[in-house]
Amino acid sequence: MASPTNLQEGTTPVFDARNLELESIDFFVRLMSMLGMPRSVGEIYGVLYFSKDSLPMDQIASRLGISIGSASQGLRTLRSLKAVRTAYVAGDRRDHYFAETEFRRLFSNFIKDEIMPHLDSAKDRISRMEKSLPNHSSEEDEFYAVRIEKLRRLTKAGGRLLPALAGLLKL
Amino acid sequence: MASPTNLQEGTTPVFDARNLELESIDFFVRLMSMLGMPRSVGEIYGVLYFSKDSLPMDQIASRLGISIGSASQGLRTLRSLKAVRTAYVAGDRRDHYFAETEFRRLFSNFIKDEIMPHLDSAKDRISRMEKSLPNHSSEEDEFYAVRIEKLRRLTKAGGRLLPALAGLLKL
DNA sequence: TGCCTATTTCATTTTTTTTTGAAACAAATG
DNA sequence: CATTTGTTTCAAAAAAAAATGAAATAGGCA
Repeated sequence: MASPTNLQEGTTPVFDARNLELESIDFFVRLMSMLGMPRSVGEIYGVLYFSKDSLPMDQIASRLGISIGSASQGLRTLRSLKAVRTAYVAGDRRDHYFAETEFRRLFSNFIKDEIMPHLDSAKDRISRMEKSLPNHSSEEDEFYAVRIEKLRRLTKAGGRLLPALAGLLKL
Repeated sequence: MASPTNLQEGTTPVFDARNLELESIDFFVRLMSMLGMPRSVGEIYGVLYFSKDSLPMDQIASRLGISIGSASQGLRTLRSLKAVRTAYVAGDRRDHYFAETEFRRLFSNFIKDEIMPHLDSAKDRISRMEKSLPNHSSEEDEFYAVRIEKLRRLTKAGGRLLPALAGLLKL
């Protein structure tokens, strides 16, 4: 077992790896939280991002001081976003996780999984709004028709722009 | 006092204005919630978005069935994002609110106020990460240096892309 | 097959966020 | 300048979200 401050087992760090890890956790906790992800998800990704070796779930949990239940759920989330992947380690039947660090792909997945479904249901909602309007719009109702059209344009623009966004990410 | 289903006082809607309002509230509650805003903020904006007349706080609150405390806080948030503005109404000393519907401007404000500050502090965090590395990076430490550099590129790209995003919004 | 280890699930607990409601404050009015 | 009306503030309550931990499950290995 590594001592609390030696994070990379089998290496002899000459730099402050623990501090690096803490900053990483801090960084990703905030980033993930901006994206609406729970703290634990950011913590897990933060640990893996600066880990040379892939880590099994129980090590991630104990390093972060979170329960294996949290770790399991967090890893599930990260897996579904393709933000972590698993590696086989000979002679160990635990899954070993490592971070996917291609942010372009990560954001692309995030947008597809977490944003686009909402945009789709927004379209339905806008259609329903139009059903509330009379068929032949009087001048009086023009106001409402215009506002509905604005929403339609907004969702349309979002549907185009967001997927394109990841492509623009020239990292 | 208008009946519960007649929302626009002084008009005789021939269409289902209440349904339109409910869909609007639904729409903006979800949108705002994606942006990390509380339910009440979305509700308030949702009511104002399809209101021809500007509305005083107490009417917004009673229409939504929320407390005036919530309404006050929600309006404060919306004001700070420039998502609502106030109009003077002759002979009424209450503030009357109406929705700013230029989404381009709204997102631009949102990015500036809610996202960019985080990006700025992320830069500091990355600088601190570099301080954890030895000055002359051995081959061993290359891994960490590369990962830090990736983060730097990510924040740089974010800092460019996000503000540009609102500009791309051709609604 | 039966055991053992790793992982998932989920009811409960904890923490965090949001809302409420009443008091404080502000500001116009008579 | 006292009263009335509108708004903000903030401690407490309620609601929502996340984490825990233990039981259930899975799945490899002897």
